[in-house]
Amino acid sequence: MSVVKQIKPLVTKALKELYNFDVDEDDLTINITKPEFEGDYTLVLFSFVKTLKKSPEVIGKELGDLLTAQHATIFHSYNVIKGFLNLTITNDYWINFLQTNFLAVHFGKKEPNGITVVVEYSSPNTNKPLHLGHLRNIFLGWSATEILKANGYEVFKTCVANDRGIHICKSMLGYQKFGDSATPKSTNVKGDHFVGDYYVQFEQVYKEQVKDLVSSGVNEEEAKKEAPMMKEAQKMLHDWEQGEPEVLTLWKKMNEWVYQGFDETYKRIGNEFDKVYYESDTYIIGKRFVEEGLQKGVFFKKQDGSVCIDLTADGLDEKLVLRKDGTSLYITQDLGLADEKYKDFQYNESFYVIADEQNYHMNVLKLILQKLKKPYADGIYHLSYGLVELPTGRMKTREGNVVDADDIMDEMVSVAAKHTEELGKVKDFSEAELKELYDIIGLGALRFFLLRVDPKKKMIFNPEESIDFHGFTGPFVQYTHARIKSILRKGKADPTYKLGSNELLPGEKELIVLLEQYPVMLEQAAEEHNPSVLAIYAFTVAKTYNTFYAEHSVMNAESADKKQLRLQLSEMTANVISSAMHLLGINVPERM
RNA sequence: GGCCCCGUAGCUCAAUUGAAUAGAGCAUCUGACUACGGAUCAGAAGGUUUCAGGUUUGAAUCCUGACGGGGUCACCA
Repeated sequence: MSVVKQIKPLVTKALKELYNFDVDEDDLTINITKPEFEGDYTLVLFSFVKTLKKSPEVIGKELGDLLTAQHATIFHSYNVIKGFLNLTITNDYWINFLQTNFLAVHFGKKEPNGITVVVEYSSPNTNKPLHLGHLRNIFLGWSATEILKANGYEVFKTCVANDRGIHICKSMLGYQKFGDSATPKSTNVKGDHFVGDYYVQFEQVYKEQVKDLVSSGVNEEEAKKEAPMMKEAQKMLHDWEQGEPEVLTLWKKMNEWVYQGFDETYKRIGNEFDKVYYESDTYIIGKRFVEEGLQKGVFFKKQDGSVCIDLTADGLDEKLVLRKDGTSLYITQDLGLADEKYKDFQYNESFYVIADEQNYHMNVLKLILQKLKKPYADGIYHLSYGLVELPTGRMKTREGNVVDADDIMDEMVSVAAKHTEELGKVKDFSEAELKELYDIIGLGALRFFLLRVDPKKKMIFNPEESIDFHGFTGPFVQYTHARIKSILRKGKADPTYKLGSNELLPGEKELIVLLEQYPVMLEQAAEEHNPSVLAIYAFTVAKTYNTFYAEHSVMNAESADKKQLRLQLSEMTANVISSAMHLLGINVPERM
């Protein structure tokens, strides 16, 4: 149990004893003591002043006296400055903590809690390759899953392939017209890129057609509808829905190419799903909901036959849930899919990793399910994340300023290779070992870059900054790990050695205090659904270790006791860094 | 226009259940390898937290208003 969690009941007990004052533990504010003051943890006293009618200085002194007297094994000393009670924890406590945990590989992780969560992420369209935005989504979904697992949840990863619709028909039509029966194999192009190229060709020709129509006097809106390419695409969509064999064959063939491409990318970043849903299957299943909603009086039918729900009382709008021709919409499918997933996994919570432009949609989805009194409705959580933008602004496929996922990965890996070669520290590595190392560093850098920012916030991807492997980056943390491992190859901590009541030096203590917080960080990351908590933490640990490393020698320590202490510290730092990084999906090398 | 989100160092980001002098990294400048890995470390400089009010012992954080930016309001997904 963390120190803070141990301290809180002691404080509430002391307040009761001293003043017969009842406080909820959650109402106590206990922070890390600022470095400019003496102490480890600080209790903020201001909130007691009013009810106790005593000055914070007096409360602090009385509380400090009692705590140090009653719990001398935990509290070494205290001081009061203004309204802050600064508590110093005993060295014995810290040393004991280190000694019992430094080899614990599962440090901070929790036992199963019986809660089942489904996380849906990635969910790409099958008409073009993945881009940087997908990577943020995938890394987030993957990491959120791992963090939940580490906190005791049972988690299933799912994905919806958006494999049907007008956008798919566009690339199909592009291929039909310009494909000349080429294949990814015959052209040696990765399947998803191959298909994406025809989507681009479609858009180009279509754009020309619209331009011609506009210049011949048609208004733009009309032109966009009437352009021959669009007409054809819509006909194809219709044919697809009618089950036209020729269209279906082409559709299957092209989707298969895309999936092969996606699989290659997923494999490279170590991603896999427990279950993939296909929109071509799910787009029908929402209709049952419409029936149910009508019966319950939650939905209403309009004169033209379309079905709506009135959400104005909840501050939202009127929302259409079924077209007048009886076909499903996006929201209809999502209703059905929620149910389907519930059947498959009996989840307590269902996460949707979807960009924040769909906040409204997700609000509507949850609200409708709540109105239908679905048992799983309250467990729906939109893990909303901000878009990745470039320094030049938002990425737009049509304007061609999209950072392709495969390209950026290649670039990061090649930068990693270049740096590694320049430094020449792993000259004895085999070809295969080098390849693996470059992937670990390059992809680790990319992952760290995308995960270090609070998911809720939009982020700017600066290509120049992303290939800098110094400072607040994945390689910095990896490097620290490799350096520790280098020491540990020279000497190991002896688990049977009993550390004495060491005077802890500031650099040593700072590190122990930080390591002790890992379980709290892990909890916070899960509660906030925020992997950046761990990225920032891992960086802080690495930085603190590097400072410690520069100040103190491990192998040539002043005494045998110090050497053991520092070996244990090193061992634990490596474990915690490795653990935190793995939860981000980042591997840490032994050497680099 | 309605609703939602955002505005912190030159740049990218922390700190938002209110707490001490708002922290990092990059970039800039100055230092450190005859101690275990220099993808490192130490230091300097850099701020009216967009602005104006308000609540509070205490505000980047909460409230009101203004300004600036983004998203959304499809019988698209």
